[in-house]
Amino acid sequence: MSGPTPPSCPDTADDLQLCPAGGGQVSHAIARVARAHRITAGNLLRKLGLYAGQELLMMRLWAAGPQRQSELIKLLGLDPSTVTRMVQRLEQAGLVTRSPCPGDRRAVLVETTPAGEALRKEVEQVWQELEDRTLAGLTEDDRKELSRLLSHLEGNLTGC
Amino acid sequence: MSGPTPPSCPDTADDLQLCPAGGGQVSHAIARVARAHRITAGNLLRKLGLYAGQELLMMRLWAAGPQRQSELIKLLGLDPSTVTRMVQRLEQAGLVTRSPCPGDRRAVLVETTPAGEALRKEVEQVWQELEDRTLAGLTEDDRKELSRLLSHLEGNLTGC
DNA sequence: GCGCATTACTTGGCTGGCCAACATAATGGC
DNA sequence: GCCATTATGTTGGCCAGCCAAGTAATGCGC
Repeated sequence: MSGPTPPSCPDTADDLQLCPAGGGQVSHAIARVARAHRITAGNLLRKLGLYAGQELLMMRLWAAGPQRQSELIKLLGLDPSTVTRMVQRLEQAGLVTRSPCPGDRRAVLVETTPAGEALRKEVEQVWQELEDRTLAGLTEDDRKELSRLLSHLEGNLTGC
Repeated sequence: MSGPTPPSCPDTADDLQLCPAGGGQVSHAIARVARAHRITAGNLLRKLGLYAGQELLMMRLWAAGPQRQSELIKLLGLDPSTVTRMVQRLEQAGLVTRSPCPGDRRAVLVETTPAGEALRKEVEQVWQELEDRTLAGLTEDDRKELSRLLSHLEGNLTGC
């Protein structure tokens, strides 16, 4: 089969040609690619019962083990309130537990449940699938070049 | 301090190194660049009283004149409900008007107000600024290569 | 003309994500 | 010891997005 994902495949901003000669072509392209990428990820993750963004939090937990929310906030670069609610939803979904951190009564310790742990391989498969789809048709040189350029852009944009 | 943009500059997922050798490096990079890009755009647009995403709708109106919501939905590739609410907010902000479409009582005709029109140049400047920041330090060849690669990715990902 | 599918839009509900304001707890200075 | 400062998290409000379900109007077939 070529893809069991018939639902929710919007035209994704087909070929809208704004600013024919002005500024922002690449920015537009980035925005479109980003949206398509996120939608694709969301479609793949939904089969696992996850929403886009949650997988990054789970990956942190898988990679670094139980840790307090403040760690997740720092390492994911997200707003505290975003993480609070995300963790609450993941707890409600039975994928993580929230326990008071011993030694610091302010902090909350987050760790995966067995159910959360069980998702690890599937999420990794999903990311591999996403990576494959994203990079399909690119040569090894293209991929290296792409990585290089993306790193550069990230440096440009995160320098605030 | 060294920059006039102290507010809302999260570390943006600093150098988190997940999946050291597994799959998904580029996907991670895309996600990070996309987020940084959107945050930067949001910061720039906020000065104009716009939220990220709204500028695309305004650009459509500026480029193609008054049109019905269904056109915007199709061309932006967004969900109808998203556009409905976005247009309502833009109307509330005094940037567009919503009027019943003559000849089709289902449809809503959206057009810019003078206030909306007045934002055009500023938004274009913002996009130019965003483009400049994004592409800073890239040679002309790099930029062409980047455009080529992004187009390829977009093709890969929007093929559903 | 009548009826049914399609189109256009709206509403409710859910997520990620942000900011602002807040309560609580730990820490540092005096 | 005590108080101000800082760290941690929570809640409310707001936005972009999505899906699902529902309303109203158009259009097509008969």
